[in-house]
Amino acid sequence: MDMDTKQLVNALKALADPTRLKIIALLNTRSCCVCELVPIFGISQPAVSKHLSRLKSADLVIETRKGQWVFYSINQERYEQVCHALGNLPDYSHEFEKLGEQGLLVTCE
Amino acid sequence: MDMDTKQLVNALKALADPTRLKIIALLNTRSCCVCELVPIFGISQPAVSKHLSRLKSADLVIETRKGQWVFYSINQERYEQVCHALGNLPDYSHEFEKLGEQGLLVTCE
DNA sequence: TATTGAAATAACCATATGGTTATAATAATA
DNA sequence: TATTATTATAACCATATGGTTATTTCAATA
Repeated sequence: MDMDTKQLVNALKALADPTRLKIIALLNTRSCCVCELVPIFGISQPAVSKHLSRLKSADLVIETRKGQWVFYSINQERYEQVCHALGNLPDYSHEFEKLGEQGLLVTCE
Repeated sequence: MDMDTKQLVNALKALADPTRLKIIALLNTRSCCVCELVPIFGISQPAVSKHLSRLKSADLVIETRKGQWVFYSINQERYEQVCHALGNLPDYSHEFEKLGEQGLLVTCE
């Protein structure tokens, strides 16, 4: 499934935090579970869980239960969609046409 | 100048908002001034100014005064740096080595 | 079955965010 | 110079965010 702007904004919000961005970078090396991330960041376990839940709700990570642990891995396809969408924003030139019709375009010089 | 993680997070925070992301998309078509953006978004002029100031402090737009207007254009180079940095996050594998030394790695199965 | 360990959820708090209206600053013009 | 148009800043407010501690849920095991 492709991304609309709302989903892109949601993904960017999920990535726009130093802890979550580093989690994504860590998952690029290998999957890991909550109790591994806790000592890396030095914040509480619930804080780490909340960050992961935020990433998960943006579809950027996938969770897999293995015994008593929950392993998180990066959703590579989704991540690439975000990068691609960011580099290929929608065309809004019709907004300028609308402005022109309303005589609201500022033409300088 | 290249981007460090802090700057990347700052840029992502600036982009992680529907209004600001659309401003960037609009500036991809052409530069525009505050008074053109106001009717497009239907929010107050100070709100638009604040969004632009946020984008400017993340170095994503450039402002140029022309007479009574201030034109904003996209900082294409910076924007591309953001896309590139997002697609090439730093390697944190040393964090896992550290975990290993502390006996905190979870090796499952 | 009772206990232990890992992760999620709830309740809370301080700060950040995105909007508003009012006002100030800046530049062009009558 | 006084006025007008554009933009920025200030002060404020409701909501979101990122952390905390306490508690619950879930799976493995003694």
